[in-house]
Formats: sequence, C-alpha cells, structure tokens
Amino acid sequence: MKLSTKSRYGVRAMFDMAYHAGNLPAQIKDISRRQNISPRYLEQIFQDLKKAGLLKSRRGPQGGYSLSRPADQITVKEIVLAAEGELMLVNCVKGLRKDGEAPPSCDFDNQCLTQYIWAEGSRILGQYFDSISLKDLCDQGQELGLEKELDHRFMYFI
Amino acid sequence: MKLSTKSRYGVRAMFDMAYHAGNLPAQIKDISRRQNISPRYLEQIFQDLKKAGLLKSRRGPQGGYSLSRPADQITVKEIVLAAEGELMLVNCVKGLRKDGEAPPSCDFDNQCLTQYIWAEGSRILGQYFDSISLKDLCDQGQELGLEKELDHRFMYFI
DNA sequence: TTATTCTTGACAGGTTAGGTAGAGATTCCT
DNA sequence: AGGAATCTCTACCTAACCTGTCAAGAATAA
Repeated sequence: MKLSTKSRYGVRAMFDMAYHAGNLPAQIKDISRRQNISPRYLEQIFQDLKKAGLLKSRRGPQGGYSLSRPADQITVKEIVLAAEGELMLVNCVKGLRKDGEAPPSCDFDNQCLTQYIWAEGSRILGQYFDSISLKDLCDQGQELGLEKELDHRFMYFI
Repeated sequence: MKLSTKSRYGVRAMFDMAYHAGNLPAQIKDISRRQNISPRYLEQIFQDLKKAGLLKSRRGPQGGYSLSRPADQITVKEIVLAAEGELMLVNCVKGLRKDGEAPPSCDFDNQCLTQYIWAEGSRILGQYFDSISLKDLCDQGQELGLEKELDHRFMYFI
C-alpha cells in the first residue's frame, strides 16, 4: 500500500517548480539536482504529468518545463493521479482511470462487502489530496524558511 | 498504491469467520472455498493474523481458527495492519511498524514538505479503517441478505 | 493409532517498480 | 545554415515483491 516513487517525485518536482518559478521554464537538470532525483527518471515522470495537462514544455536552449496553470489551481491529487495512473486502493473496484480502461472486476462482484470499504477509503484519501494545492505547499515552505535557489541563468544580466 | 491481496483476503476471511461463526472453530478449507481463496495462501495470511493476536487456532480434528475477540472489537484497521505490516503510504516517514524496525529515512528529511502530506494521508486512512468493525460488516451483510452457509458439521447432531 | 488439522520453511514464477541508455526531434543563437 | 541545448520516444535492464505452491512435521481428537 505504498505510493510509487513517481507520485512522490512528481509532487516534489512540481513543488520545486512552483517554489523556484521564474520567467524562464525550469529545466530537468536543475530540478533533479535540487530534489536529488535521477534526471532521466524525472523525464519519464514529466512525460506523464505533461500528458495529464499539468505541465507545458519547450524544447531547445532556454527551454524546459513550466506549470500549465497557476500553482493554486494544481492539487496534489491531480499530480498523484497523473503519476499513479489511478487513485484506488484496489483493482476490483469500479473507478475512473487515466486511460479510461475498464477495471478488472473480481469474481465476487456484488456480494463483496469489502469493496465498499476500499472504494470509500480511496475516496477519502483523494478528497484529502485534493484539498492541498501547490500554492499551499509553497506557503508552507516560506513559513519554514525553506531556501530558494537563485536561477543562475539570471546572473548573466547582472 | 494498491493494498496487497493479503489485506483484502484477510478482511474477507475474517468477515467470513464472523459471519458464519458457530460453536466450532472455522476451518481453512471452508473459508477458502466460500471466499474463493487458495487454501495454502490463506494459511500464510492466518499466520500473520495469529501473530498479531487477532486469531486463535486449535489443531487436530474439529480444529480450526476462531476470532480471539468479539467481532465488534476487531476493526478493519487491525487486520490491514497485521497483513500489510504497516499502514503508511510511504517508507520515508517515521511510523509504527509491526516489527518495530526503524523506518528508513529519506535523504531529504526535515526539509521535505511532502512527508507531512503522506503521513497525514496515512493517518486519515487508518482512522477510517479503524471506524469499521467486523460486526459492522456482518450487520451490513444481513441487510443485504447475504447468504449464510450452514455449518455441515452441525448436521451430525440433527 | 490413525485421520485430521494446523505449523513451518523453502522456493518459484510473474509482475511491477525503479532506473539506464540511445537515437531523434525541435528550437534558439550566432 | 550550423551547432548546441533541450525535450521526446522507445527500448531495455535489474531487483524486489506479490502470489502463490509444495513438503514435511507436530498436535489433537476419536
């Protein structure tokens, strides 16, 4: 019952982007260095987040990724959902998936009380994750005095 | 972020025991047949549940397993905790484990905001699971008119 | 004593998580 | 136009874990 690293890295990376946001897109190498995540692995995760519409990307020099929406309009739930594929504690429950694929039904459908428990637990968890936006995390980071790294690309103009 | 089958089977099996409870201990073969769980696998699960103090066992003819407490004093949380080992969405968070082992700390300890999210999510989930007892499930089963199988061992005395 | 049932430990096959690697496509700058 | 920076796509790999199976043994009741 563990979250995959994709979810955890994804949230960390998205927070990092929101926290260090500048005028230019954020680059994988900077995020991965600050958050100590393998750059190549982070690329994959960002592909998922981009497909989910949470990130925009620009190629070429000075390219990189940026949030597709303001930080207060992106919730942890969306990130986890995009990275995890779905937000369900079990497979045998009817629920929405990222790919719209039909969920596998178990052989005890309709007479399995425990289904309700897992479905409700998933819902409660999703509701909590939905109550937290990236902005909330940034505010919390400010309060804790979390250090912000200056964008070295701005140095050229000083 | 899926629950393992141990948890799901464990809850199903414990519910089955509570629902069909008679004077005699319940046997693996009956539970596994009714719940469509591999008997050998169910044995393993019951070992975990027994270690956690949720089940009592008796060997020999007419032996089997029985709940170590009344059904209204056993919650889903306890079963999941026993089967899953712990109830934590991530590993990097300090939390109680079944074996008392020290949790591995991540390299971003104390400056990782996301830890709080995962810890709180785990707590919320645990709280929900703790609010459901086996008796609640039995009551629900009654309401739904879930069929109770007669214990064939009683037939001898009729 | 014998059949029944739980106990214990080994082990194996498939799947998934987590990560690496390389070639290609796009864009910017000179 | 050419080259460098950056994202994109696909394939591949490894270790761990999930989900069991199997076999031998120990306890108990009849």
